[in-house]
Amino acid sequence: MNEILERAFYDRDPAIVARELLGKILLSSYEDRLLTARIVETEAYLSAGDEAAHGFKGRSARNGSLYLEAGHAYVHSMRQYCLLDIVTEGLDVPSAVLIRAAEPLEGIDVMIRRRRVDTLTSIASGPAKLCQAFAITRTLDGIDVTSRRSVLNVLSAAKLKDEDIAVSGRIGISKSKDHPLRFWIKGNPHVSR
DNA sequence: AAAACGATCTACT
DNA sequence: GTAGATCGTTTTG
Repeated sequence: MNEILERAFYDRDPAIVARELLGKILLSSYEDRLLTARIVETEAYLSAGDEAAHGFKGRSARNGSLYLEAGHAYVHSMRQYCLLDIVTEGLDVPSAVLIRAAEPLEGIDVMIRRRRVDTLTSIASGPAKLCQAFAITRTLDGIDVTSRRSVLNVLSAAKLKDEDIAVSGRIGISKSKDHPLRFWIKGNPHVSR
């Protein structure tokens, strides 16, 4: 039975949390409709030595949520879109896991309408697409994802086997910067872009 | 006040 | 595989 993941789950090294978030269920609601999707791609941003991490240059007016306790959402904008992170480790430690892609399960018609696309694989096959499908915007920045009262939660799910998960270290995805860690599920259609 | 910079996406070749 | 769109945020003058 699926339960909301508690703070202790996120209060660990982001690389571990990124690995263990794979297969977990993202849960939200939009206009009284239930939205769920299975997380299939994540990326860890470390608190130190990771120059691509938003906390690398210290606090700024917009990255404050990154310094909250583990289990809070850090929603920031990239180009004209929003991206969702879940904060890891303790208070004042700016590490997080970026939720990169998910496989839609429930409320697919709602997501398709929101995304204005017609194929299942294009609904949430990227961090900004996922946020658009789930109606995740900056207004959710800083909410506690471990609270039952929040509109956004992550549910536990059957544990994945190691052989079902592909791990890539130090892969350059933005041309200029190396990213310490990235995980995905083998053979998932959302991965190939 | 202006300019540069992306943890991106879409469309097209 | 890459060009271009497009905008919130940060950096610079």
